[in-house]
Amino acid sequence: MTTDSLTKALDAAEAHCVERGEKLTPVRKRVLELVLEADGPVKAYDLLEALKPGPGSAKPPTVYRALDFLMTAGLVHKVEALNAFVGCSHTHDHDEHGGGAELFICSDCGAVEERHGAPLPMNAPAGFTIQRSVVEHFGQCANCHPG
Amino acid sequence: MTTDSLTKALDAAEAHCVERGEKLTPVRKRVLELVLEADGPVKAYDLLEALKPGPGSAKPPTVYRALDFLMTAGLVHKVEALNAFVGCSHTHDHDEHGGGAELFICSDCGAVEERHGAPLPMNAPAGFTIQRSVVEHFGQCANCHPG
DNA sequence: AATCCGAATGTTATAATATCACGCCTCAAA
DNA sequence: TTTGAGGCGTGATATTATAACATTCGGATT
Repeated sequence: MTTDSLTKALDAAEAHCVERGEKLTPVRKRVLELVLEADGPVKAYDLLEALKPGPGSAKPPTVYRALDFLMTAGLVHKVEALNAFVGCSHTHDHDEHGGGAELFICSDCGAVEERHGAPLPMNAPAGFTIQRSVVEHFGQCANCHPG
Repeated sequence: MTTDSLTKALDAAEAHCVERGEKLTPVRKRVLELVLEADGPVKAYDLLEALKPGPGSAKPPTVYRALDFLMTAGLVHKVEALNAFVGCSHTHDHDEHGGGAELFICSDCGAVEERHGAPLPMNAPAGFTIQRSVVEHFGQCANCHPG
């Protein structure tokens, strides 16, 4: 992500929070920035390291709270299979297409693509009501193919 | 799961391992039994507790090794979003339909339904080759509906 | 201005999940 | 019988995450 588009994304995120009556505080903004800057999924404790060039502050709850906030706001997704986090690339201009994102994660370069509008559960058991879905695909992106 | 069908499942699992040139050792069999007995997804450290009524033996590596073996053999799945494990209900009579299972997990009663034959990624980015998919749906099963 | 309130954050500690590294044992193949 | 691989025991430690409580800060109310 370029510096320019990063700035734009942060501004958009801030606007998105304000719209929701919430605040993108400095800690939250910094965590989001770090997540967006990263090449791929980021670990919570790597964020923690990045947050404390100075001695004091930045303990685990700091980063987990920020991540919880950002996830609730839809700005960040957790990759459950990796215990790691990715920035949400999807614009929140006119939200609500329901379910969670479908993630495609390149095991070689770490690139993450996000898709929405789950065409998924043709397959659900009779009477099952889905509240939340986790869909994560791992493999090689177009740039990383051996062929 | 009834005692009878549990026994059958364990026998089938044993046969499945032998077919693959591997051994369902006592520890592995006991872990599988505990996973199958459980009502829903089981945590590794709960298995660990269950494994040590006696004082000595049963440290984390014991259970994680057994789980790794059982997962590789396709007898157990990990629920990534819960850091928990479920028995694979699917028969291995004539295997190989490729990708991982699609799990439907009732948040109320813990029941897990497993589906196969991924109808999934209508949606993949161009050129993306999927190696492994994690698909986990959470919600209410037919028995647990409020309505 | 003084006070209060609630949200956000700081801080300490600990819980929960998972792996590493090493050594021993057993069993079967050579 | 030697030997080698797989499985397991054991102790230590790494990684991921939360609980519980204190403090600060900014806005609303008086």
